[in-house]
Amino acid sequence: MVRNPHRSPVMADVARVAGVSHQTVSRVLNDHPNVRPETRERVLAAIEGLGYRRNSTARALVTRRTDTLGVITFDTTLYGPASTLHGIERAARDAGYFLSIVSLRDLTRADLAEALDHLARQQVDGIVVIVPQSAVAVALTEMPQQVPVVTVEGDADVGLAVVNVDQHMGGALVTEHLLRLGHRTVWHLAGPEDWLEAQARLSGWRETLLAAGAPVPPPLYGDWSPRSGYRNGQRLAGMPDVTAVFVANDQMALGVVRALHEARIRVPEEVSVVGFDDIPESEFFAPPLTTVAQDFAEVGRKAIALLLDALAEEEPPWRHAGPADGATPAPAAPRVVVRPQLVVRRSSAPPTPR
Amino acid sequence: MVRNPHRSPVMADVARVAGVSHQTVSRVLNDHPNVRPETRERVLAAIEGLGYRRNSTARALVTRRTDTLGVITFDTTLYGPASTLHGIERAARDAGYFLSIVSLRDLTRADLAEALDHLARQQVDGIVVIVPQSAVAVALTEMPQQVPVVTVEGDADVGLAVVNVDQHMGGALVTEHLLRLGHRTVWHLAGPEDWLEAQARLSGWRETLLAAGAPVPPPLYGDWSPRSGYRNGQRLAGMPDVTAVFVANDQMALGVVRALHEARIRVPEEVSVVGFDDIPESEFFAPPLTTVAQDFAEVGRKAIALLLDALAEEEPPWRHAGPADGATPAPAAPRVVVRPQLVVRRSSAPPTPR
DNA sequence: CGACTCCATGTGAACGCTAACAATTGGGGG
DNA sequence: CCCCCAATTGTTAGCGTTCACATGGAGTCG
Repeated sequence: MVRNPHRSPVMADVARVAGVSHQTVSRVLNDHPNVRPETRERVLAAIEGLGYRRNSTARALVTRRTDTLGVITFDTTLYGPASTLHGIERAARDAGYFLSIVSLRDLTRADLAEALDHLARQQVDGIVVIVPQSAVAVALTEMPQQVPVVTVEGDADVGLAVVNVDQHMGGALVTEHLLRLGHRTVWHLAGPEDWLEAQARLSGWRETLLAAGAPVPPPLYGDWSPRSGYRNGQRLAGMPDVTAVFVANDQMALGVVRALHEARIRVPEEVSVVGFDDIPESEFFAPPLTTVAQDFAEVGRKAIALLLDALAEEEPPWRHAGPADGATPAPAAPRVVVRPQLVVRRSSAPPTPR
Repeated sequence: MVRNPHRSPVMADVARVAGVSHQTVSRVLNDHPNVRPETRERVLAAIEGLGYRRNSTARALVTRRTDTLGVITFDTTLYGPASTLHGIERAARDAGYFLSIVSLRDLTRADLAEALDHLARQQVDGIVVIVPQSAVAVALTEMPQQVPVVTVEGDADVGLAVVNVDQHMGGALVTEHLLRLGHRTVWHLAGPEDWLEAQARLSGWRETLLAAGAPVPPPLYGDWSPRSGYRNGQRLAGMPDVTAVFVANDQMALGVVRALHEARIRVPEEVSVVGFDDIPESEFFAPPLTTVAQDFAEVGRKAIALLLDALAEEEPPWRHAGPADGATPAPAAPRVVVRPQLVVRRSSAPPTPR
């Protein structure tokens, strides 16, 4: 029987050319120790000559490992998620894994279930979920997992492995910075209420104010977009006692600064504005924005590292339903925290009476 | 023989429960017409009951289709590539495809080859390459493809299917806009010389100047970053005859505006600045940036549509080495062009003597 | 009423790989 | 000199699916 010449070569073809059995070819490919160097050479030459590439589909069928990790994200257009994704991609490939990506249309339970199903059908070895919304994080725990799952910017309290930037600390850093400059209090334009990062930044802000005995103004809420920053900035411009604003991300901060500028309120002389994320642009805003830098690449690396750890464990109780058997106490789901860093630029300064 | 109860169910399990053969289960799953409705019901019930999910690995092995598309990108942190990727992801999933992503570390031939190899091993059905660098585009044509390839923002002249935003037109739109405002000529801060988009925007600019009989100043070059815009902005600030600058992307434009501002040169009164990309921030820059909007989502959709077209063709001569047999003339590689749109904001205005 | 078709279903063989075991060789120790 | 063991290689049997073909029963038609 003659193989279709247009079909790419398979192991048997290599074996024939090298004059060995297909199993020996497999051994060479898998770096088995017991292969004579001379035989190995011959096989490698045949592989080279034929341009053979192992069919990872067939391999996955028998090994039950696809060497593929799934990633579930939300809006990959936002700077944070995009950067994290980038870090994950790098780390995964360095570890020899393929990456399969699903981005959620809506942050709904149904969409999440569909995404998990999509990845399960594809037999991924593990999943990274970048879904910083609390409802979704909870929903995730209710779906039975066949494979290890690591969440990024997820809820640390739902029992899943998680890698987080310490958003609470970030909010505290900003607030302390502004209080130390002499502001009586700090206003806050937060992100959407159901975003975990927004909640944590807000609580860092609130607790710092409380600890300092400063009044806690009612927070404003935006949707991360520059436009929502602009609208809220217009509101802030109308409040004469505002001297310092902590904005939950740089894009909204840009909008706030713009609105203040249009209202002829000078930044930072009359109102200090601090952002969050340290997007590449923020250094060149007018004025350059004081903000909080997060090491997204590090977050991506840590997430993959956690996933690989879980994959390396032989017994697969990645998720413990409860106390279960007393023999092996369920190890707590690992948490990794990456510390953010305050970057002081020119948009924050001591208060001046307005 | 008893199956490991922890193993997920397979077709045979469904078959046993439903009292049919595995082949009938397969028929139900693949919507074959000749299955009695009653049988279908029984099979579906068994699937539901067992929580069965088809193993797409095994399926791929026999069908030789993985329902997976590969995407090769470069820096997914940049707004354009990130947005395009987003559009591609959506379109691919709507069409029922999985997406496997590889991002190049360096824009080198070796890295590209590795990425292609990575995807080939994974048996992807087709590949989208978002690699807007000319050297890489050429290298791509020299690598034999087993599967259809569509390039995004690639070189239209190398014989691969390509989806492009008409960057040349974008450059022309900006230049015409500025000339029409009364500027004697327009300076240009271009992107890196080896980027195709940078080349096309530059040529649109140059040709428009030539057509208008305006002098063509020597272009400056940046690396897309706000910082490089800033540095080049400092140079431009020192040139008294500059009244209008076309900057090849919004991030650099931000840097230019910043540098001009620091040099106490007012935008747009003394110098008009126009960017490219229409990132969400640009509307809120100081002043709001005149720029060119590109429909990245549309680009992503078109790229997937092209790939699906190629996949649908039965005969697979996706790439014709030459004229070959006279019988079926090689169809020209399809080109799809998406038109950009000028967005006029406040950073461009008629010239005023400086 | 026999031959023929159509429908519904089952059976066996791939797909390309790895795991498990079998077979063959050569060398060292008793 | 023979036996045993290690090293090297081959053989066979899956992995879970789809494809090609076989089977059997119910109509249909001349």
